[in-house]
Amino acid sequence: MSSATNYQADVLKSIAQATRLKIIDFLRNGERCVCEIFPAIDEEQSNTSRHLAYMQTHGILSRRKDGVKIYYAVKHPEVFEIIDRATTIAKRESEARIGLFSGAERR
Amino acid sequence: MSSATNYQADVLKSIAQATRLKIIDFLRNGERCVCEIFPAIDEEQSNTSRHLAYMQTHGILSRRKDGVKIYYAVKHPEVFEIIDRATTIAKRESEARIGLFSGAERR
DNA sequence: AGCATATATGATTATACATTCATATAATAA
DNA sequence: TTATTATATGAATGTATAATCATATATGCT
Repeated sequence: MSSATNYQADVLKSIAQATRLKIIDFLRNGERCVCEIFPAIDEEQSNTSRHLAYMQTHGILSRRKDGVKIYYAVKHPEVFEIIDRATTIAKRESEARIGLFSGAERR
Repeated sequence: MSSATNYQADVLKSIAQATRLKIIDFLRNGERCVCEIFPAIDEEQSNTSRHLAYMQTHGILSRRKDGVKIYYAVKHPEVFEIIDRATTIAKRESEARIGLFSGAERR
């Protein structure tokens, strides 16, 4: 199998998960420490830590240590562009689905 | 949980998989039938059919029937933009990793 | 009607993933 | 040194996912 395709899939898999999307969204305003992230997204510290580690390992997040605290940030602006486009698709699709119902008056 | 986040995740999950990426890439030049797709990406007919159905259900692909043949196409141009950005990230990361090794002469 | 081709699907298996709880480790403060 | 706070991780569990084989269904052809 094309390993280029596998790398692409790995990058996208690092984003394509609800908890990770919440984390990334919270990081839109820049670097935050774990202690700020997990209460903000309402997930367990443990689970949050695992997702952060996953994304860092896969090159999506950067990691900076300052004393006891670990600060994570989104490393590539393209990550936000990807999410914005996914949002566009999701919106367009959900509108299309609504249209199927209310669309009795089909032009 | 925010269901908006779950929809975004669903859209991205429909793309974030090696076999599906191969399919989408093959569909860059437009609509193709199943009988063209599975030999092109070198996967079983059965497995290809499942992934096509998955992506169609999740609003990523359109589906058109013509006789015995079923033609699939990528429905939203944003899908390609997402993949292109994932490719950019994957490339940048793999270059950074190479740099870690060869980078003895660090400027 | 019978046959060939295209696509889909049930059942199964193996693997990966997300989450939780409890606990380990590291840094700092008292 | 002990206590406290921040983060990570082992073990366990449940659930989802991908792939395969065999077979069903649908269409069109002879």
